[in-house]
Amino acid sequence: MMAGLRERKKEQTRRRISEVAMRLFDARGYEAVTVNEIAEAAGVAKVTLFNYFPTKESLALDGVMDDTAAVVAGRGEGRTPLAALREHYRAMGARGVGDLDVEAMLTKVRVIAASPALVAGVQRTHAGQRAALAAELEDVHPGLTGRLMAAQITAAVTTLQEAFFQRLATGVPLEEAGQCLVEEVELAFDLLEHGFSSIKGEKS
Amino acid sequence: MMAGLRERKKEQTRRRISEVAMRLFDARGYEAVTVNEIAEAAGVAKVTLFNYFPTKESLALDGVMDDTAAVVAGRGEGRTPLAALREHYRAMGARGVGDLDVEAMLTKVRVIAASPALVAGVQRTHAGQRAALAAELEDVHPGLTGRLMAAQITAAVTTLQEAFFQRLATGVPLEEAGQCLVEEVELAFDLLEHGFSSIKGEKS
DNA sequence: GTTCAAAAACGTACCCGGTACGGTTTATGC
DNA sequence: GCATAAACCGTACCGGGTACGTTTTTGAAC
Repeated sequence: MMAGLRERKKEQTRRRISEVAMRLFDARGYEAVTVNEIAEAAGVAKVTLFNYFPTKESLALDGVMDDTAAVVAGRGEGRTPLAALREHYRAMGARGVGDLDVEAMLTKVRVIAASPALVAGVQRTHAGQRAALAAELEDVHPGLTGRLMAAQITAAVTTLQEAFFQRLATGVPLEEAGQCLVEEVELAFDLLEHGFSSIKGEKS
Repeated sequence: MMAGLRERKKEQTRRRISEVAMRLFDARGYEAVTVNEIAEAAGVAKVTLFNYFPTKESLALDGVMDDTAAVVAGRGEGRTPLAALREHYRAMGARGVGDLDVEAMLTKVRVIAASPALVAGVQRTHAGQRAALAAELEDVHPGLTGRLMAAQITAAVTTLQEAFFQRLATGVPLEEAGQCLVEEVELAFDLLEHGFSSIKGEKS
């Protein structure tokens, strides 16, 4: 396909729309910005904008998602799904976000955290992953058990991410937030593994 | 206040709108029905409809919600939150739906199950309850632990309800579905209480 | 260079959910 | 009866999203 110029221009347009949108969202809040404005500010027609991003929401949520099902599917031979996930998030907390544009990610988190509609949106995203994870887990634990496990795991991961984002959105430096995350991952997965009865200070 | 005629008419109008809406939803599917149609068929203006129901979604989801936070808040003195909830759902499964209009409830379930948007809506409702439950649980388990527990409990309850609704929507008789629910409640709460490591057939 | 087909972008008009506004009916308390 | 407040109404509007037919751009072949 020759690394076409066409593809590059497309990518570039997409980025321009996304950046303009994030800038406006960050400045005035998600709901106060209309897609018409974004399109105009990006020098593009509304139809074109919707060619790149299916919904207004996707402009803000683009690139925000995990892949729990993939982690489980790609786990090593002897590993339980839970152990694989624990290792995954443990590593994520330790090594930080990695190679992404940190500044852009922080704006994204800020924008999302500032809009109830968007946090609802990311929760909906997690719900989709729950289904994928359930399908994966039902291979190992058929019936309702797999679905329950998927739901609980997703709930825990969602909570972890939420706490992490809240910290970032309120100005906690990335380094420190990552450190908190590391501890919280252990807490969350211990809770999943051993249940509420393992909590100290409570009788059964 | 005197049991006014005004109040009665209001109630009546509200019911009429709701019933007309459910009838149309059931016949043609949620998304294929416009609020204009509903308003017209109910002999009411669109504005009036939105006076009674804040959104189109609320027409279909009205009356579909649990009260986990209330159950926890009103639990007996020595009880743990989890025990109170287990008891609550155990009882719900055993005694059936109770005094509600079963036919209407079945239609509602059918309509909801047939529309992804509505399923997402009820999940969003559960997310709201998760927050309330988290606030309740943080009194007992401060910090992230309470939030994690709330998230896991809500996830489990959501899954139970989903399975129950799916059964009803696919024609399983109420009696039998209730029986399944009873067993599944125990499974779900055991899992919450003792964790994934308690599952037979898996090494820790 | 010219030509041509595909595809990207366009403008416009439209649908639908939801709101604002201002005016009209109707129950209720005096 | 009569005033008042509440319920209701019609219409016009907004914002997200789609349909449609047209124009521009692009990659490639000649």
